[in-house]
Amino acid sequence: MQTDSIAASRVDQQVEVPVRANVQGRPVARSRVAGRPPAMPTDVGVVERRVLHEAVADRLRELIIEGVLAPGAHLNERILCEQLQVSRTPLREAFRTLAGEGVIELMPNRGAVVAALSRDDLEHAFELMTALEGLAGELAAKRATAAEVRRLRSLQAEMTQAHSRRDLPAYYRLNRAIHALIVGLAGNPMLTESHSRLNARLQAVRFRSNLNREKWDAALAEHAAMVEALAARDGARLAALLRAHLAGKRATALAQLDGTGTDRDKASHRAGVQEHRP
Amino acid sequence: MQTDSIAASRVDQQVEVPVRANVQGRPVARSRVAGRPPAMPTDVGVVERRVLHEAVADRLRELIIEGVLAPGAHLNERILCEQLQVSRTPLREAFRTLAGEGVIELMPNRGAVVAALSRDDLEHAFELMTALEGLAGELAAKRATAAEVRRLRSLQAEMTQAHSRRDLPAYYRLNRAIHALIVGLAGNPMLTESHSRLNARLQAVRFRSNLNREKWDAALAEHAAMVEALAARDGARLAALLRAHLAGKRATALAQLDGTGTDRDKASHRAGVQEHRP
DNA sequence: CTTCTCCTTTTTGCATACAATATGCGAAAT
DNA sequence: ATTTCGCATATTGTATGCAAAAAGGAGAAG
Repeated sequence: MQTDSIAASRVDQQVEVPVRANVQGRPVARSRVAGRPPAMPTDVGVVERRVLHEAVADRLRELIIEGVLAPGAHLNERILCEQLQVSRTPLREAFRTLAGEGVIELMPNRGAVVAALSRDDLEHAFELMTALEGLAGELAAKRATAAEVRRLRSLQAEMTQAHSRRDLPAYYRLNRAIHALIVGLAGNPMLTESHSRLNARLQAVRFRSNLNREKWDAALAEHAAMVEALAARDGARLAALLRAHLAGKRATALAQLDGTGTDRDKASHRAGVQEHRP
Repeated sequence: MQTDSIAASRVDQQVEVPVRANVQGRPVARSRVAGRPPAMPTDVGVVERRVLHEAVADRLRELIIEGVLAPGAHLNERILCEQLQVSRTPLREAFRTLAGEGVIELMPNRGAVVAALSRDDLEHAFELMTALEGLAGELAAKRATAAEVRRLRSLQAEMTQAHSRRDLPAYYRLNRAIHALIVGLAGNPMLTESHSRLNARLQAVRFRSNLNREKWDAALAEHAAMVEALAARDGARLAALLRAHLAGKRATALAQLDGTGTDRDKASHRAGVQEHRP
């Protein structure tokens, strides 16, 4: 299935990507292409995606968030094409999409690397995130409807259950959903976009950050307080709670970063590289 | 289809693009054996190196900001290729870059249109911009060095001169530079990126907004106050001034929008409806 | 007169060939 | 021994052909 040509010794080298039959889950040989290995029958239930490059972008995003493609890893076009069973055109379009999201970095004539967050980058990200969620909190308190508050309460209840089951993945999923919902309740799509974009860049770090027991309990209590603040239409309080909550996340993320030395390479990448202007 | 290359004034039509000889404007062949100068230890500039799709993206961005490609205009690949003298691949890569910046919108199988800002979009943009510049002000007051303050003062002086010359283009250019500088002084690259990205989406609107005399004078005075606040390290005051300044810009932009009906089509585009004849 | 259907034209998506650029290695020169 | 040069190779950038999807239009049916 996979090519055995993986000689992974250096850190910044191409990593073997676990691929489902292909990125789309639809027959490969729909064109005149003859020399391709036959499609694999596995992989069911995936959403049928019409445009290939979007599917590729989604898959790469997954791989990066899951840590299969580690921060700093070099993305080799040829190898990724083979592994994802697509040609270079959609892959390169996906690269541009992801670069626009800040998930990878493109270096002219030198390919793409998974964006790595240095310690400073993390600080900056949380600084910005604090402002964004603060604004979101103020606005959400003004604009949310009663039905939306109920929706939030129900998510909150689900999350409490996940916590008592010690179901970390579900907890993370609900945590993300709750924060996304609050930001969405602010009713400002541009804010939502900025937030989710920034969030995407933090996912890779957050994915592995393991909460300890006390922090987890504290986070849950903070969430409960947030829901109450929103229900009471207390924008200032909600904003303050969100900021405090983020401070906790920041501490966790930084501790995580100090543990695993994933920040080693960002500076060096930036150093030798002239990045294209936005 | 319209192969008649008449500079059309209708918004949703393909417009003839003024092209310079080619997009890059530099000689194509640059031999790698061209004698390298003996290793000079001092800073000799980097050789200008452009990749085609970046040049295309830059050019398209210009055309959009200048209003040659108006909001809502459909971007036809074939026609743009002919006019810019490039093949479809770099053009399409430029499309993805610009879409990532929010300057254009891509609709699968239906091509690209210049992003149009509805009235609501503008309100949201300013809402977010206010938060971003507020944060930038607070941070800049903390972090800016004396030299940077001097640099800001000198830009401010230049802008005053442009104002007294009634040189609107220079004024706009310096205005952008000053705001970018303040945001940069905040020392948070992620904030800078978010800000410039949002700014890019506003440029198309702002480009044509003509200041009346009183507003122009007021804006200049506000700028002077900002510089003083920064010099005095009064972050709260700087942030407040930036917010007030933006409120003025917002009013101008909204008035502009109400005057020319450029917001007519955003909603229908979002809904996936492609109207071809107004 | 409207609406539906089928067909033609146009436009977009994908694959791939070819060109330009970077990179690593060994030989030659100092 | 170190540096520089030249070549071989790998990797990225661009052009183009083909296929699929959408748009547009003519004609038939209601």
